[in-house]
Amino acid sequence: MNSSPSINAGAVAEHPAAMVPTLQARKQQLVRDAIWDAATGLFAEKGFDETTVDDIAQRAGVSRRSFFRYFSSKSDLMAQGIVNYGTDLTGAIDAFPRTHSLSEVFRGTVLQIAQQSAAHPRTRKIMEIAAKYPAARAAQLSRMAEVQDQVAEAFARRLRKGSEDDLTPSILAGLTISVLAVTFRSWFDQGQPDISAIADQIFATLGRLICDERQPDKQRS
Amino acid sequence: MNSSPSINAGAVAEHPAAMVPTLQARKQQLVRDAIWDAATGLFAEKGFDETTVDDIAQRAGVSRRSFFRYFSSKSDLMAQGIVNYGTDLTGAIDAFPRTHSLSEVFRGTVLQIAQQSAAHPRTRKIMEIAAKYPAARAAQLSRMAEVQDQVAEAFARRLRKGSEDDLTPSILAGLTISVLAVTFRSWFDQGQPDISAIADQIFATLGRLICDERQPDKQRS
DNA sequence: CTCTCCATGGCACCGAGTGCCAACGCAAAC
DNA sequence: GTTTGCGTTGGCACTCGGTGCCATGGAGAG
Repeated sequence: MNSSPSINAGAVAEHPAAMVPTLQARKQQLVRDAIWDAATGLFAEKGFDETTVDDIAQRAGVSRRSFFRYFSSKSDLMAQGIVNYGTDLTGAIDAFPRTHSLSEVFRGTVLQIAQQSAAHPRTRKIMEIAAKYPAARAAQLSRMAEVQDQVAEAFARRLRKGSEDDLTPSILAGLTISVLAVTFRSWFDQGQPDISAIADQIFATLGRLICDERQPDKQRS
Repeated sequence: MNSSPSINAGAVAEHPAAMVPTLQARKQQLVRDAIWDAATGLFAEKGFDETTVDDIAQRAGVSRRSFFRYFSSKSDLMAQGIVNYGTDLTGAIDAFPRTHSLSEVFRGTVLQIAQQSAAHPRTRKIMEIAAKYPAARAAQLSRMAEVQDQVAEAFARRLRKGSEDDLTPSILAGLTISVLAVTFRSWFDQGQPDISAIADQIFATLGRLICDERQPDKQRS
């Protein structure tokens, strides 16, 4: 779900010399991970609503006050994966060579992010919790708007046309998020390890649904 | 955004004889509307986070405790439109004659719900608040999962095949939600009154994006 | 050794949300 | 008219989420 093995904090590089994330930053990351592990563990054991912030802080070995220094809320913990996944998405879109068409970027990005996220153990842990507890699911969803907007902007960056109110980027963003969501869900529900195969199948279904109506010779489905 | 001119409460019909919603039920509906108006008014004036439940209750003329009897939370107020909009969607899908293909149902449903929602003044009011305050937007989003699941089930009902793990309904549900979201956003941002035209334009763009890659003779975009 | 910076912890405070109980209104039954 | 019963309401107390403020403590620079 996130590009780095640990949860990304805010800014990392302060001194341009020290690209190795400052001892200080790594200590913070350690605490951050400890809180994350404690929280997800408790969520899985006791449930999302039943787990209080005090529980998490106690298991992580920090004070309640410090918890809020690392995560702005309990929901933020669950949503963190989502926002990282947003930066991954925009990164992947931006990284595509300009020779590719928008549709190709769309397909390629979905494939890449799906594989990348499926490789992270945290992804499965988050999905387990989200599947069990609606409140946790809601916490993630509530941040999806930002991600979708970011993705739309990334697509818009490839569309240097002067057309201001072109809806193409927004549509592509919605498509990207939706297809990825279905992909993850299917990958999680049935234990199939090959997430690319699932994504391909979804692309095929999508094409069948949208395009079969457009051939004037073949009227009905 | 909702099929009835007033916000739907839970169950309405108790006695099969009295289809006119029981004097009691209508009184409840009155209070419910009063709270809703007070809340949205305050949200627009003071902001979503800045408005406390006490403020809403006081303006609506009920006690703080009663507020929570009608709406389970402040977020629930904003999300209420979304869930009604979910029942409208499933209703529209189910009402389609079985002679139509899934794609036709998809397009028809989006068109119908878009027009229907655009006709309601509440829709615009909700969108104004959601556009201004991210927290309100998040409150709506957090319930979108339920709606999407309901829509997926409605599509699945038309697919009486024994194929259990067919992803078609989920994909269609995601498509429906995404396209509607873009439609509403565009309709709201630019003041264009004809929402059907916007939806048609989006369908066209969608077809262009997905289908143009499938012709093997026309390689590049 | 001292001064400073920063992370941490503790405390007080406010708002959200819930359980519980008493009071009120209302309609049917006596 | 009075009584009985039911549903709605309001007030109270409590827990938990989240924030601002300040004191402490440790590590590094002078």
